[in-house]
Amino acid sequence: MKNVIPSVKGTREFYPEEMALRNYLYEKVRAASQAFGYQEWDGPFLETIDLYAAKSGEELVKKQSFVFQDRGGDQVTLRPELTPSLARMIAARQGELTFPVRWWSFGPFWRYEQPQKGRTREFFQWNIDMLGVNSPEADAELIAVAATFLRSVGLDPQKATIYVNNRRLMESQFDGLDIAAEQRMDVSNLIDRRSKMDAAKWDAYALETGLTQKQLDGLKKILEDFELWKKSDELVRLFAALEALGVKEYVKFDPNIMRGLLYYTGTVFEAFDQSGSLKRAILGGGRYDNLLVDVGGQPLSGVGFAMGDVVIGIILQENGLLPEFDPTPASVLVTVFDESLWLQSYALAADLRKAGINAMVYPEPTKLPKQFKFADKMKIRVALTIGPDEAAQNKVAVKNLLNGEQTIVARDMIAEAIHKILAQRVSE
RNA sequence: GUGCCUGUAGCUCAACGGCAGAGCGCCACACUGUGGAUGUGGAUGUUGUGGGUUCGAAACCCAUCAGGCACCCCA
Repeated sequence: MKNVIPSVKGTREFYPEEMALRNYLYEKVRAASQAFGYQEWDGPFLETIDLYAAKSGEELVKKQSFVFQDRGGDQVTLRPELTPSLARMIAARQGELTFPVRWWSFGPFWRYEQPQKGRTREFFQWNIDMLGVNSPEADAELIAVAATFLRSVGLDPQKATIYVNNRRLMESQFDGLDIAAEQRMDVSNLIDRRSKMDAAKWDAYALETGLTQKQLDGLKKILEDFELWKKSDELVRLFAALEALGVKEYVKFDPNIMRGLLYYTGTVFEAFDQSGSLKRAILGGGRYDNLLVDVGGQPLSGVGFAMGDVVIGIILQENGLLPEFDPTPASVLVTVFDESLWLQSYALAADLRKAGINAMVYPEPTKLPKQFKFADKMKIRVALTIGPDEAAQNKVAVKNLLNGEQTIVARDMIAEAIHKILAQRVSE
């Protein structure tokens, strides 16, 4: 392998097994999205850096974006996230769209970061948003979509939990502690880091950022108050709606959830795996009130979340929840007995395809053991052979590779025989 | 951007500074009209790369490249 040109660091190579997982996730994402009536859409993969400069956060724009100069001298960016593109596209047709808009998307994104477990430079992300309604009930719907997805891939509430908080609630608590406006970003950063640091260190760090001891004590009290949500009308309504939506068991209030992105203004939420080998969020989102204005549109509130494919893939794998993917879409292998019967095998396969059966022909007349071994490795369930005896009677040997039974079937009865074998396997 | 760890057969990994190996996989045969199981045999290495130390380097030192993990940030 020494002479193979290496792939670009952090990019993804989807061998068929990985592609099967990607498609599986795509199917589940689509099913959850469509169950709630969301429409699929997408934006450009290339954007200007200015689009992100407004609200995405300095780190994302300055350090984590792939930025290139194109041949015309313009700076282009491989999109690091989707929400700004969404805001622009909505703003551009704000007068003609039918609101509320419910849109979802699943596509590639790029961030220039150090690859490690659960993080690559190229990843796929599910984005789903509702715009044009500002209510806790709308927030609840998005959380219900997330829960529906988690349930559909086998992550029950014991395995995955969605933690919810509200920035307005936290702001009012900060007011109560007399935390200055210019300090609040640091404080929210501080809260984000709390779960990662030990208590004493975190205290010291908090005082360093300029909090008084009294403020720190007050803040800690808030962060440990899991009944705090009762003080927020929004959260009270949110939890009532979640119950009605049948997903309450997935959701917990947690005052420590803040989220880094600057554009969130109300409800925020993140889902975590409970087994805890990965400290990374499965998905995260919230309500943003000002994003449309920031890209030049009329004020319009939205709520949404994003989920990366890498973390969820690892979690499903670690929980043993990945389905077994077939190595090949072919249901049957047509063997080639010898050179004289070669084209009869091709003709047989053509008939099968007309009957809607995915059929693969062994591409050369080699020894039958080799061809059957190939079928076995590809986990194909049915092998067909036309040898001299079958050819003379216009019949085909149909072998069930799961139990080894072989029957000689008339040419016009083959599709039926195959369907019978394939159906067997499903019921097993 | 910072820190730590690792590079040996296709894969996973052994080998005290002294003949570069095992398991799995692969190929062949037992079995020339039939896979899985078993047995027997076989092939495969610039030990990431370049330099140094040494009688002798996969091992020790330096450099370099690649990868992994963590911080940062985040999906």
